[in-house]
Amino acid sequence: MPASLETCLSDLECSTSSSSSDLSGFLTDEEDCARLQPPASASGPPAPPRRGVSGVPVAPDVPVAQEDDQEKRRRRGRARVRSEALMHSLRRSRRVKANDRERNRMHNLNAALDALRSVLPSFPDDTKLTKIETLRFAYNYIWALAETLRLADQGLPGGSARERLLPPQCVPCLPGPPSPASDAESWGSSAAATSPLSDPSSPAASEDFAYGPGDPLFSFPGLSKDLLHTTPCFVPYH
DNA sequence: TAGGCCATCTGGTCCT
DNA sequence: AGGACCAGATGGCCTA
Repeated sequence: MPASLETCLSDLECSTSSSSSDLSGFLTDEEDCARLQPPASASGPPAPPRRGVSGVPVAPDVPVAQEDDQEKRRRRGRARVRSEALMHSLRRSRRVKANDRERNRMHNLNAALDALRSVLPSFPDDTKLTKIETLRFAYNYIWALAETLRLADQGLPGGSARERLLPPQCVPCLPGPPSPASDAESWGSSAAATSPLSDPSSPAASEDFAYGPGDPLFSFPGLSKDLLHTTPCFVPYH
């Protein structure tokens, strides 16, 4: 049990007769009594009013010590009801706060996904990519951009295009080699020599990234024509 | 109507 | 102790 809760509960135990403002919304003493009092049929008629120290004897059927025990039990029962209500309320308020944080966290995640979508090539049909499509597309897009740089390096003398275009710290961030191809042969043989499907470093070589020609995610505006013609890396994955 | 996608809630676990 | 993160459950909405 959390310490703060224990503190609250111990406070409760020490003030069984008060209706603290901290407990507003919980059971009042009257409500506790109404809930905890046994039904009249079970306990019989209420005990007759007892006399004080005036010398008149109290009711002989209920000894004073026994009545004190009953009162103590009632007080303990009321305290337990209040403490359970308080525990439930504290748990509830913490859960509500946790739900709020979780909702906010997911909103932030969705905002990041939207930002990612905004920098990916868009398509005429303007269909919004799903989350998984966005991630897969981004992965493949990065790979394709890296391939463009690699091809540019091959055609440009006097230094690496990648080094000219990318800050050094970005180069190690490029996608690493995904898992080996499982169905690369199914994409024909004409482009196989230069296709990412035959390139073990291509995302398309992974069955998790099975995009390809004919799918809107297949082509990238702005990428080299040569690469686009040889990059069947965006096959519909479903 | 079934299936996919999504938002939200929830409890558990890890981290600071 | 409290927050972040994660995964499972659930229900709503949309589409083929």
